[in-house]
This record gives sequence, C-alpha cells and structure tokens, in this order.
Amino acid sequence: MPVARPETSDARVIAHVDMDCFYVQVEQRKQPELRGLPTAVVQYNEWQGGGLIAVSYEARRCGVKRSMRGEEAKAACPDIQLVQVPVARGKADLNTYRTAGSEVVSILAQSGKCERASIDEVYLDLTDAAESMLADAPPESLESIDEEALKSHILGINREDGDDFKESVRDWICRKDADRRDKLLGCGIIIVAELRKQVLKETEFSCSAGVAHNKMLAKLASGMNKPAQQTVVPYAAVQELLTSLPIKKMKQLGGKLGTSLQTDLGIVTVGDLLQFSETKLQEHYGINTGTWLWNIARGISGEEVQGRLLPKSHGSGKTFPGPRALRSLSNVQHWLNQLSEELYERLSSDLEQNKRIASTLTLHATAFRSKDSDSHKKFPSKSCPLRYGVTKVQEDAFNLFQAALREYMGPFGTKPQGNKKETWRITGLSVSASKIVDIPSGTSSIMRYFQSQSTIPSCSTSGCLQEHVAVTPSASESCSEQKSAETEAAMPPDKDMSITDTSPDLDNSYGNMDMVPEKDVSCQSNEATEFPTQSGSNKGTQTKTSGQKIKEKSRGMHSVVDIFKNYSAAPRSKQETQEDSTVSLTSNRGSLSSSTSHSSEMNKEVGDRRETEWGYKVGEIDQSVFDELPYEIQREFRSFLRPNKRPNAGKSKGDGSASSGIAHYFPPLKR
DNA sequence: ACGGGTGACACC
DNA sequence: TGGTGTCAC
Repeated sequence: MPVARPETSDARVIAHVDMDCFYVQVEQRKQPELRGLPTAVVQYNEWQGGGLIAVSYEARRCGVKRSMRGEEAKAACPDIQLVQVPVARGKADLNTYRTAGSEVVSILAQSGKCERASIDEVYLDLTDAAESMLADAPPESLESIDEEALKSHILGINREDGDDFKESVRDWICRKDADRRDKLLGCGIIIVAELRKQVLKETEFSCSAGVAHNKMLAKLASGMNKPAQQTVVPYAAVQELLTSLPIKKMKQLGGKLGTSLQTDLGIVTVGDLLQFSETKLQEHYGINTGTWLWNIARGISGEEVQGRLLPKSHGSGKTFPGPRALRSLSNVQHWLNQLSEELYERLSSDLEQNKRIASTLTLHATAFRSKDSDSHKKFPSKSCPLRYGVTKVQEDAFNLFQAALREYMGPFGTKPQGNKKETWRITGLSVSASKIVDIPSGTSSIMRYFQSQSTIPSCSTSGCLQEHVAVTPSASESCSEQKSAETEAAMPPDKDMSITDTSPDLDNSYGNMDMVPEKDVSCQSNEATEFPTQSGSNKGTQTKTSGQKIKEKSRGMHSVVDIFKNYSAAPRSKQETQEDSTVSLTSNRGSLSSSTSHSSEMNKEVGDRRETEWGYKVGEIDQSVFDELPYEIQREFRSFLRPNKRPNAGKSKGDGSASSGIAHYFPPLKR
C-alpha cells in the first residue's frame, strides 16, 4: 500500500514536529500544578482505572507505558496523576486536544508549507525559507547562533565529548565549505529551533522535531531525542542511520507488511532490506510497494508535504466492548444520536470557522452474530449524502445502520432461521463526515457557485446536472417507522455505564425485524409522505426521504450538495491548497455577515440574468433541497435573495428587485 | 472479547 | 464510486 514516490532532484528541507505527550501537556497547561509530576491522561475511569492514552516523561521513567490501564499505572508509579479525558454525551470528547493542536498548527504554518499529519504532528517544507536564509543571511554570517539551535542533535556528529558540543554544532552549521545540502539543513535547524521556541512561548507546549531532506527521515529523526529536542539528519548520515535500524521502526512497516518482511524474507533491519533487488521486492509485494521498499531502504522518499491544515474528514465513534455491546435497535439509535450530535457540532464549527461543508455521511459499525456460521462476517459500512441538520444526520445515520444491519443479517425477510432467533451485538459504532469542500470564501458564496456552474467545461449543462441529481441517494431507503416517541421512552436516560445493556431488548431479533422493512415501506419522517421504493434497485440507499422530494427531484430539482460537488470539481482559483494560517483558533474570519461591496454588484447581475446564464433556475431548487443547506448558507442564500435585508445592508444598493419575485420560493430558515 | 477514538490512504 | 483493509498516534 505504500506507494513509491521518487525523490525530487533538488534538496528539500523537511521538518517533522511532534508534540511531546501532547494530551498530558494540554492537561498540564489547564492545571499547572501538575507540571513536573508523573502524569497520564486516561479515558473511561470505570474499568480498571481506564485506558491510558498519553503518559508524561516523568511517568515513563517510572515504567508507566501507554496502553496500560489506570490501575496498572498506579501500581507501577503510585504518585502518578491520572487526568480523565473530558466526557460529553457519554463518550470521550477530544475537542480540547483538537483545538490545542490547531493552536500549534497556526504557528507552524507561518514558515512554509505545512501539513497537519495528526492531532499532534506536523510536517513542514522549509525549503524556500532555508534557501532564502542561505541567500540573504547564511549562518556563517550571523554573529550568534540561536542557543536552541546549538542544542540540536546532528547525526554523525559526536556529541559525547565534553561540553563543547555546542561548538561542534556551531561549526557544522556554519561550515563554509559544506555541501549545499548541509548548508540548507543548517538553515533548517535555525528555523525549526526558532519555531519551537515560538510554539513554547505562545502555547506553553514543548515539542520535538526532526530535520532532514524528506518526510520519512524527518519523522524518524523527530523521535530520536525527546522530549523538547531536535535532531538533524545530514545527507551523509543517512546510510549509517538506516543500516542498523529495525524495519519495524519505519513508518508503514510497523504492521503486517513489516512482519511479512521479517518472517517471509528474513529482513530485520533496513540494512537487510538493502540486500534485496527491486525486482525481488516487487515479486513479493507488487510493483508499487516493491519499489517503495527499495527506495526507503536507501533513504529515498519523494513524498511531498501536503499543504493542508485542516482534516479531510470528521468522525465520532465509540466502542461498546464485551458486556456493553448493544443489543437493541433502540439502544443503537440512542448512541447514534449521541454520535451524530457530536459530529454535527464539529461540522457546524468547521462551517463557521473554515467555511467548509461536508457532503458524505458514513456509518461504520462492528458487530457479532451470536449464533451461526460465519460469525466474522464484517458489518458493512454505508454512506449517503450528508444533509445539514442534527436530526437529519441522526435519522440518516440510523437509516444507514438499519440498511447495513439487514445486509449483515442476511437477505432473509423477517423470518428467523429455524426456531432460534439470530441475534446481533454491536461492539462499535461510528459516524463520519467526509468529502469536505471549501465554500467560496468571503461573501456571496452562493452566487459564485452559481457562476461557477456556468463555467465548468465538462459538466455545466443542466442535463448533466439533472441526471446526476435525479437519484440523489439518501439514507432512507431503509426508512423505517421512526417510532421516536417509543424509542425515547424506551431509552433510559443513559445509564449505559452499567456493565450490561439495560435497555429493553424487545427488538433484538431478526425475527422481529419488521421495523427494519426489507421492502418498501412508507417513510415516516416529519413530513411523512408515502412513496414506493424504487423497485429494482433495492440496493440500500437509493431513495429519498420524502415522496414529495422524489417527485420534485424527478422534475429536475437540484441538490445543493451536488452543486457544491460540481463546484469543487472545477479547477479552483486558489493557487496553493494551503489554507489560511489562521486556522480555527482565531475563531472566524468574517462570518457570512462580513460582506463586501462586491456583493451588491453581483446581486444586480443576478437579479436579471438568473435564469438564462446559469444552467438552471434558482426557483427550481425546492424547499427540501434548500433545507439541506447548512444553516449559514441558507442565511446567505436568503440575503442574496433579499439584498435589502442583507446583514450589512448599509453598503448595498438594495434595489429589491429580487425580493418579491423569488423570495417566496424559500421557506423560513430552519435549523 | 478493551488500546479508544480518530484520521489518512491505497486498493478494487 | 463506495466499501474495505491497513497503518498510525
């Protein structure tokens, strides 16, 4: 699965910045009295003291390790301070850590291309910055070198002898006869040291870093001297570093592939790997992975730093181990509601802070079937278009679950196999949102994407759009009677922490699956209109929530989601994919209310040519589709239609031309 | 059948 | 595609 990326010819300067026991630091910043004490962050304290997810270095010295239980940690290190992960909606809530991670990213993103690799890790491409420094103010010209930079570990430079190691570091950095690549790394050292100091100053978090010519080596280096230190891999040190390195230490080789290398080919160290020809490796692992392996054995990796500061998906999940497994639909629904709420909260802030909307909702679950044969059949994951609105996400998630459950339990209708009821247990649930696209920034997003519609070369005609949209799937093919009242009543106010599932189990049997209709059924959402499921393609997610919507879609309605999808498919004008370095922390750059004079001018244009220039008519977007828009977009849409009421109407001419004729197509704002 | 909750990515 | 599997922190 790793894929080979040949090294670019020019030497790059890549840094990997890794926060030291990040969750612990976040908690210690919140509670400074914990600083310096052996500390661990733990979640779910009920069972054996909860599971550790971060351990301070003081605690590590006591022998505490990640993946210990809280009680073990206490045994190993009686003084350890255990801090619990915040809990919301009955599940771990990692938002404080995400936010803290964003703080760091927004600092690190200032100096070059930046990739948020995980919640506490960042890659930086400092090539440009290093080259500039080399040109304008090379290290040898500086009268003093940053003290932090002088503390760097430079592979290949002996650091043991005495306390003049800083001198040797200085010498290395300033060597004027050095290879250009080394000079660039020398600049990188100084830049990274500076960045780390800035991170420490502005966030109080310490971090470690690796500086090298590619991501793989930088990543390797960042872990070599922790905490709060940085390590550099000069080109000349690569071979020595790698030859004795166990392959399992290399990223991507920590799992099955690494094991296979070891057991099938007898490869333990990268040096061993070096002995194998590229073709030999390809024979065993395919062309891509083979080449990739051959390359990394030589320290070659051309993987680029992706300019991405924001996640590409959001997910919310929870496991229900052993005795806590979910055994009833109503309990599953309850938890899906909780997960969906959290997910939606995060989607909302992504929209507000980053102006992005997600378009796909996916449900994952892990399950077991108690009786019966192939019990390791996987529970299928299912996805559908994401409709904005908490209850919509909740409904869709539940519908996806039911569709998947039917598939999982088999194509038998409502009858149990034999006389025993076949039962299921759910041990893990998660909902996630993906395919996140930027909304055209600033103001008038709606108009811009309308405009973009007419400029998309390949797929701008309404015919194409229509076809695309006509069968916009949603989660409700399996749309069951929601029986929400019943469910609500049946659901005990979350006593879930009790060891067993205490909720009623009435509906846990496939024999009782009448509430998960196999065939068509009337879909009772709020506006419940009856409709037939599409006959042939009973394939899971092919129908719309309401019959009304189906009808209207087939008349040529357009889903806003599709519009956005098409928009994002068009070449963006934005040159670099790197977002603003102001990420989320700086809570928002102008909410939609911050409009510009641009908008009024656009409005005028819009007023007259609405139906001719664009591939379709504004009025063709019906209410149900409108409802799928994120609330903020609805709001903007509305202001677009009624310029006089636009938030900063002051600047607008507000000719009102659109206000009467079109506005009635659109319902009151709904959340 | 506890390493939990999240994420990215390659493959088909 | 959407769905699956792997990997990592």
